[in-house]
Amino acid sequence: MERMHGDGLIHLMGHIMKLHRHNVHIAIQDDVYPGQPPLLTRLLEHDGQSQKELAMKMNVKPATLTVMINRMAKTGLVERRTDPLDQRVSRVYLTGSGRQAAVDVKEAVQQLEVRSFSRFSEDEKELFRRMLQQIHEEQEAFRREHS
Amino acid sequence: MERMHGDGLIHLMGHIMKLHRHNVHIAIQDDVYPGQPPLLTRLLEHDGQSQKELAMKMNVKPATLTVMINRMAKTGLVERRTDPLDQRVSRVYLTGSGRQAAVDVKEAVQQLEVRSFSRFSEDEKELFRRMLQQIHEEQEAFRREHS
DNA sequence: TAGATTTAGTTAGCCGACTAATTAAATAAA
DNA sequence: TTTATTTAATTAGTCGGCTAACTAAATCTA
Repeated sequence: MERMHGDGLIHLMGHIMKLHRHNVHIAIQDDVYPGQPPLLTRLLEHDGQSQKELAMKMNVKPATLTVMINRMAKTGLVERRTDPLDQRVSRVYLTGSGRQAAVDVKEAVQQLEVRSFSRFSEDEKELFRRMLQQIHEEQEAFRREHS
Repeated sequence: MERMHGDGLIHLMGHIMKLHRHNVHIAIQDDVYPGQPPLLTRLLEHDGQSQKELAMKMNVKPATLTVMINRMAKTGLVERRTDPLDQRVSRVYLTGSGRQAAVDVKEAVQQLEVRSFSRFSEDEKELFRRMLQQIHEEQEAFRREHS
């Protein structure tokens, strides 16, 4: 008995993230799938990045991006162009409809973020951020030790 | 320019969760895959739940559990037994090795949690929890409105 | 310059998650 | 009791993520 769920803060975070992914998904177009918003927003900020650059920024393996970009190219959201100076790298660009989708995604994500913290003061948000960063540091340290 | 990453608190949370999943994975046995810890810990607390019960508690669709339990039954972590009073429901039980794996998982998760909040006071943890709950409420409200 | 090594991306195969459609058992209704 | 409806689980098919093995281009080096 004691206290049934005294812990589980990380578990709660996971629960929130799942809800958030779901909410973003239902807020945007039907031809944009749940894993694609991160790629779209990054391309909106900087078009024409290589798959490796994108994979690093998105914390995803290059193989994952290969497949995702294949699909998004097929549905016409992005297109690949081989770098003329280095034939190994292929750079990814938004199409017209891809750019529109990216703008929509960015707005939806931002609205959700604003709403999620609507009852936070600026100081509270800053405190929350520092807390997250502490957690992040500990998790990073653990990873470094066990690898 | 302005402020490049003034927001992104939710994004940071997602990053932490990904790291956490990875850390749990590398901390436990090799025959336990990343999605299985939640199931194992729930079974450790209460053996013999139906797949529907488990799916609800884990926030996962029943179809997802069907497949996961198939695999875990094959690797000998759990076993299915049909409920004698209602032949539709199949109840899930830990095997001996499954119980051991569940204990290991539980300890690893708890250690990681303790470490993640090692620099938090009790009050800070409580504050953090309330902040998460606020975020959760807003996300839940959004979901209810858009469905 | 020829050959070895590194690097970017792809392919294959697996696990986790979802939806939609299906099966089988239990329950409600006619 | 027979039929209709609900309910638990499964199946099929898709997307997102991973690792391992592979290809092709660029670079290093002997």
